[in-house]
Amino acid sequence: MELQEKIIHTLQLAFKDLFDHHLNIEDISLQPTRKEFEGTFTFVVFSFLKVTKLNPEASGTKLGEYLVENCEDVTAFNVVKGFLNITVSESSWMDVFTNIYEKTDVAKLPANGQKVMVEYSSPNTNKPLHLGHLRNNFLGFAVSQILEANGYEVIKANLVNDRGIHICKSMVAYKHFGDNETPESSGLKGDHLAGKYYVIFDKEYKKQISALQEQGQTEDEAKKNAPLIMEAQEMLRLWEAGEEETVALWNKMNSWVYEGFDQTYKKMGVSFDQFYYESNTYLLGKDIVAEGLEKGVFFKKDNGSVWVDLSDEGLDEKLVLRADGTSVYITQDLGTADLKYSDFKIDKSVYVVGNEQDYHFDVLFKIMRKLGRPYGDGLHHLSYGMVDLPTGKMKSREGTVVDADDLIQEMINTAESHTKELGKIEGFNEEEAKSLYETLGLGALKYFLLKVDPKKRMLFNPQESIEFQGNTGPFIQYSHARIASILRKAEQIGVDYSMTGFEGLAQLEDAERDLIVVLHDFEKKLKLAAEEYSPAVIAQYMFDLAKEYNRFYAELSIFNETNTKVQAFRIALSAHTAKTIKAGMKLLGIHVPDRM
RNA sequence: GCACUCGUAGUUCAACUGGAUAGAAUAUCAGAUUUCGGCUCUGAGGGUUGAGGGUUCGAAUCCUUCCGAGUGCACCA
Repeated sequence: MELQEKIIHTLQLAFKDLFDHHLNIEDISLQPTRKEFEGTFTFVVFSFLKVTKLNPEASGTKLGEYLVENCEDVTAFNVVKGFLNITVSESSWMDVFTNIYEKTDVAKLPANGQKVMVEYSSPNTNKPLHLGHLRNNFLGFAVSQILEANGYEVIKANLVNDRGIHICKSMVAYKHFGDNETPESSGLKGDHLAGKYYVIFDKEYKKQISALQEQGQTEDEAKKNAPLIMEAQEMLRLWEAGEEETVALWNKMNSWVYEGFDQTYKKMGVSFDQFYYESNTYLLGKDIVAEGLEKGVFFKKDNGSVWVDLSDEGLDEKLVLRADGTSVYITQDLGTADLKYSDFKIDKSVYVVGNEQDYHFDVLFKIMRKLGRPYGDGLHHLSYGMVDLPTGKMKSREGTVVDADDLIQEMINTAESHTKELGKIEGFNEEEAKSLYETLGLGALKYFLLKVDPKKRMLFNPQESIEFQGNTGPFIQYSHARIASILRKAEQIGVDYSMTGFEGLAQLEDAERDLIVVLHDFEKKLKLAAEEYSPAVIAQYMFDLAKEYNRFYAELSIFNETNTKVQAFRIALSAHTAKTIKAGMKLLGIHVPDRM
């Protein structure tokens, strides 16, 4: 980063000296030079022609000459049309490398004193997690790691949706058809057991609807009058009233679900610092409604319902409290936002929620800003697209969902058979082998879901996701394992690849320099990933780095190299690559093995 | 009907936020290696960036009109 800053700074001086014009640093940017041209950085002069009052070629040439003369890092330049391509000296690249090589923790920027809460996962307690949740969880966890690496203090929060009519449906079904079944007696994981009764409810409910329709009711009437749904609604009332038996059943079933979720979270490798439960927060927010009325942000309609008018912001009017004084969805979200702030005094708050709620969060954030909340500008909806299957959309009622636990297990099994086929794990005991399969299976899955820009809807192809070649997690893991093997050998034959081992080295091979350029880019990508809340930036970078290393590895020999300084340098390059891969993959929640 | 999002090689994704001849992976084809780990590397073919119009030195990117896909528009959560 420092290297680019120096060049940019010199460019600023150049504009001053040559054209008597002050340019702001922010207005000067360098981009990587395209491979087919000579140079590493490119400055585009087109937009500055008004200042230079020269044609593009002449402008570029003048600036280039100035750079060579006044910036010690720049040795040469060439101008193609309006593009000034800058060549950096080999010793400068050496300096860049020794600089980053000194760092003990490559993925850690200085603390910025800011606190951010990342809310993700936020499951319903009536059914197990599925493929869509995996994207949510991996994203939320990775973004938390990335923000932390960027100097934030991060609080990972999970807002559990543990109440409401959907929970009561499972409870009603269990009451009727459960026969006191438990996770132990059924051998089912708790969340799967609860999910089973949610499905049973739906099936039986549908039966009742068609029975009523046969008796002459319309579909709408039947849906309302079916005994099961009425019972569920009654149960919700009882629950809200705190009726003992209902609450006991609710507690019992929820505890099963939590046990199941716990296992799945552990397997996924995600964790939380703070849990919120809607059963505790669903009544919050009414005081904010009162406050909003007082401040004139909200207004009351004749029937007593409370609204916010966001038409000046390009949105509509939106209900925030019903005429009967009860909450709607957004009411409790208002309250929860404040609760998070009062608990942690956060500067920023990130919500990892699917893009079908774009409008909801748009409204929520605008309200909070109108109310003048201190964290108002720090609110961000990390909106992600749906995960599609090649067969089409996932629909829980049609049984086309991909269960999270099943999928994870399948990935692990595939990793196992792959690895056994290659037969490279002699010397592993059973436990080590098992943990390796998990590392590889989960690595493949996480990488597959994280490499795509979160905003975009993506296609999950089961066959492709378990591939181990190309732009995949295991490819990157393999690259790391391979380097680890080189380092073991270096250790064995006693090569000193600390900085002193290759001091004074001046000549660089192309493959070496190219690798340094990529390694040097990591910090920039790390910042970009945080700015955009996008783990995909890191994932893509990881792949580029692994590819670049493999090219280096194929082109240059390490242990056949006779110049010991060169040898030490190449091992140092390898070591730093491994360090960067490990740190970067950790941000994505992916482990990298030393052997595989 | 209104609002928002998206449309890029056969397929899955990129494109440093308006920059050069739109790149990777995969699949296909052709090569490399007596190795520091072949889960590797090199190369070839494959594109009217959904279509048209506009803005400008320059557009996948910005504006506009169509076409297509998705999501949201409950006193549901």
